[in-house]
Amino acid sequence: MVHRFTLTTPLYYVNDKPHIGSVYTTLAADAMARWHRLQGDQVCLITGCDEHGLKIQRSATAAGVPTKDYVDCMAGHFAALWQRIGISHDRFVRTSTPRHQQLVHEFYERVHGNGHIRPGQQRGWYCVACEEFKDGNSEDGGTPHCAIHDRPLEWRDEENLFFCLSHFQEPIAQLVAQESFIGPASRRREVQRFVEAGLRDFSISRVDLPWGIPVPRQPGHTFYVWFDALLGYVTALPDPDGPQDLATALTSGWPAQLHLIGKDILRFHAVYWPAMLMAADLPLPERVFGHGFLTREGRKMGKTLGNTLDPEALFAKVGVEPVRWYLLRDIQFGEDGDIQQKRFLDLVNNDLANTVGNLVNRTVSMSRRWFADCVPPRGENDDAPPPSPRRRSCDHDGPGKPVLCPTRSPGRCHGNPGPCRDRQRLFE
RNA sequence: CGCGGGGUAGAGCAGUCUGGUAGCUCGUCGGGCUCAUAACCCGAAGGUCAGGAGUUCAAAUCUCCUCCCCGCCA
Repeated sequence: MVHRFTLTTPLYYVNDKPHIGSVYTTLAADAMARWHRLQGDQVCLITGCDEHGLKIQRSATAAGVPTKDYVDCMAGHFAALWQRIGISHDRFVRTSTPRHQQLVHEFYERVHGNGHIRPGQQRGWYCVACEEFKDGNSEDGGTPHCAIHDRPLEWRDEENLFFCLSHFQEPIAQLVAQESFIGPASRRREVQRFVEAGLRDFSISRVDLPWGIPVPRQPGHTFYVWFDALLGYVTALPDPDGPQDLATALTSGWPAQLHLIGKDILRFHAVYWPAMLMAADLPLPERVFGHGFLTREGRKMGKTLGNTLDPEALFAKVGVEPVRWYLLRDIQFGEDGDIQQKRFLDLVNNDLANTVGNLVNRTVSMSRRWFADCVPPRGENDDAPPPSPRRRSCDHDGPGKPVLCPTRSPGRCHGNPGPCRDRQRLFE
């Protein structure tokens, strides 16, 4: 029986061009997708762009172009970059397309029909960058600032629609208690505690935000990020030339086996999203994995620090494969990881040039010199296990595993030079 | 305040659940070898396992306390 394996990257927010963090997630997802294809699984790797929201609308205005043109351009950057680095995605979904809107509406009607939508008043300080209301933040009378983005908040007082997350307190608590659902394990308890503290309904619409999907029967309302962007994972599945509805998605690879995301949006994927799916009577994804963040030479990357790593420039300078290797080999997948130039050089030289490259080189050279450019016939002792004098304690660094493979923890993957090292030893 | 994760060799980490010679990769140093790239192979140095107390024949591992880092709540 052929196993389906549907996995997703986040749908990247097209406020700006792709950054190294998006590249990291996507490279990892791609490696896993390729590994599962090698296992014979029927893989669907989904990536794409989240294209709505006030921040994008403002960025477009600032750039002096129509919003649609702006997101087309940005989405183009993402698509081009994925092509450049050989991402093997099966779907590239965009949330500003009619097909997506169609599915969002169907989903909303289901949830609404099941009684999990209510009106409510949303009043408070709003961070446009987070696209979130902040509470307990207006102490000294002045305009409060967002702690994350260090920018002034904006006062809002509006009627929104709310999703009744509180209806799902028990089932969600049970879900996140499952060991397999949230990875890495170190982040599971955090989510558990959050759920135990009590789930609160959250708003799913905004007013006065024309750049979004209109809410049925609610003139002036558009859907807020989660009831729009998360649905993209489902939108992506049906054949682009066929019918676009939930029933078709269910026969086309939903539910996903894995949502691969950054740790910052773990809660939305591990709590909000499954509750939304429950509300719509849809099956849940099997696993959500929140990987860590990348730093550079020990420091957070950011525009204010001026130490961002532009992927285009990086690839132009050192090539794609060294970056792929370094990120997947040296960063403990799940934990935060530091990108260091010296370390990068050492690893690429050691693993790719010296271990893998030189292995190929000397193999070819031996073949040429002693075996008339051929691979010699099998000898008597070829079934004997290769000598591996060094004991290995790392589970991801042993012989017999592919060079890029998932480790024992589902959803993880890791570069592994071990097999090539063993072959080198064998030649001695 | 509360909650979660972490502190093991110069660096990054595994080992902790199930106590029993402290391990992997990189870096450093020395030796060897050629089919091979300043390659490859072999070897060495380098760690009071954050600190303290306890349990035990035996603690990186179990219990309690303290200190320090990071994250969540924001």
